[in-house]
Amino acid sequence: MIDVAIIEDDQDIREYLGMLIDRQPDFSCSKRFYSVESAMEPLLINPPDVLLLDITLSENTNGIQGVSQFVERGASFEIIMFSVHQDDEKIFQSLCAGACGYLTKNTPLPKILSSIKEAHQGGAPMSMEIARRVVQSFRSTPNFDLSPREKEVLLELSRGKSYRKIGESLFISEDTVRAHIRNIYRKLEVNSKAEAVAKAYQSRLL
Amino acid sequence: MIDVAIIEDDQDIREYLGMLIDRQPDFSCSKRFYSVESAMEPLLINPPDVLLLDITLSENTNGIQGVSQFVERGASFEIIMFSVHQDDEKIFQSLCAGACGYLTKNTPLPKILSSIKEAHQGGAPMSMEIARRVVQSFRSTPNFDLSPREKEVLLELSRGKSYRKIGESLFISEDTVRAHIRNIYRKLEVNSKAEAVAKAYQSRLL
DNA sequence: AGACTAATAACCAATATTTCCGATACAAAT
DNA sequence: ATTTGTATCGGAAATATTGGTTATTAGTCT
Repeated sequence: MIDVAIIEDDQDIREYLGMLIDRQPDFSCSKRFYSVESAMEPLLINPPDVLLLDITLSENTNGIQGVSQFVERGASFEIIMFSVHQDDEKIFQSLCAGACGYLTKNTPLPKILSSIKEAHQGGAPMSMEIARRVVQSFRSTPNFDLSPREKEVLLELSRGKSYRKIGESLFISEDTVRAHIRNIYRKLEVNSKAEAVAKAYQSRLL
Repeated sequence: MIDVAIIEDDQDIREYLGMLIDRQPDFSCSKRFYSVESAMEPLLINPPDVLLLDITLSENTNGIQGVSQFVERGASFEIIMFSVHQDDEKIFQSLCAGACGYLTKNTPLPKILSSIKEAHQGGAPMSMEIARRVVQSFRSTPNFDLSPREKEVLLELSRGKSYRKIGESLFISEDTVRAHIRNIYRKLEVNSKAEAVAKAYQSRLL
């Protein structure tokens, strides 16, 4: 028996979806709220197994802020975002904040139910398009054709080392380090250590 | 009709799984290979819709290198990794290289079939535990309690700007920028711009 | 084979920027 | 009342950036 909570400001959706879930043999859904504010205390005191959380709420706190707040206050239930939005920002913000899954609102009931089960079993249920975006976020971008040595130097740079320290680490002179860094700057089209490190992270070189 | 290819060095698994898939009404699976080397040319010339690719292969090229090679050579089919391994390194390397999904070898046939379908439809099918690891990789680490202003300065830092430029951007004096950066360094426990940017990216502050 | 390019390594010098050490001030929040 | 974020100032030392130059080795192209 999985205890499901819903936070959703649209009364029709909230009550209808809640009822549909509650009718299923292995699910109960009596905890239904229209805002994060009204849900916070009840859900911390009497936690569900899984929370379906809408992103766009009419009260002050949106769904993403809601996840953060639940996590900060030690909530241990699984949170699945439930949203019309498919934009990357919202997806990644949700997952960063601590949601374990993300469903779009056009998801059919059977998929919603299997997703709740999956979340409860330690999975990470997502709508197909969402999963693809998440996976694509790992894709490497160009290599910039850094030589192996240059990559080593770049790694040391990201550790905040000075030219001298890098030279000591790699057993080359400070001047050589300088030469490598100049070439790294040229290839990455940057002109400072901070920018080089930023670009390296953005391009998943590091 | 989805055309499925398999690269798997264990003959028993390869032929058995290939046969099972081939028997399904909407699937065909006649392209079966024991190595990336032997599969490369045939699959580039006559591409399948979806490739199931084992990670641990007995020949020189492993599955992850295989993904990279297919992607580099312009293959347009979807690649699902198929592996006993659940370690984060292998998962993220695969996805970074360009795989769209990742199944563990204990996956039951119906789930394998639905995953192939999902990949073909533009999804990112993953075993439950794999998906959770992927999602968890987004989790934010501590905030370091940077003030809003400090976050702004940090962002400018990551763009490679000098103290003076940052001051101009934020309409404060160079001295103030200095002070902010001092505080950022204290909070992040670093002592250079490059290291601050690195830590910011690692902690997903940027 | 000869020409060419890239990676690696090293040196010198001039200038710019950053880091570290202080100190001060005010408003807002706890 | 104390802390915190914001803002400012000055000086000294350390470090980074940019410019130039040279050399060896390895690989590529014609």
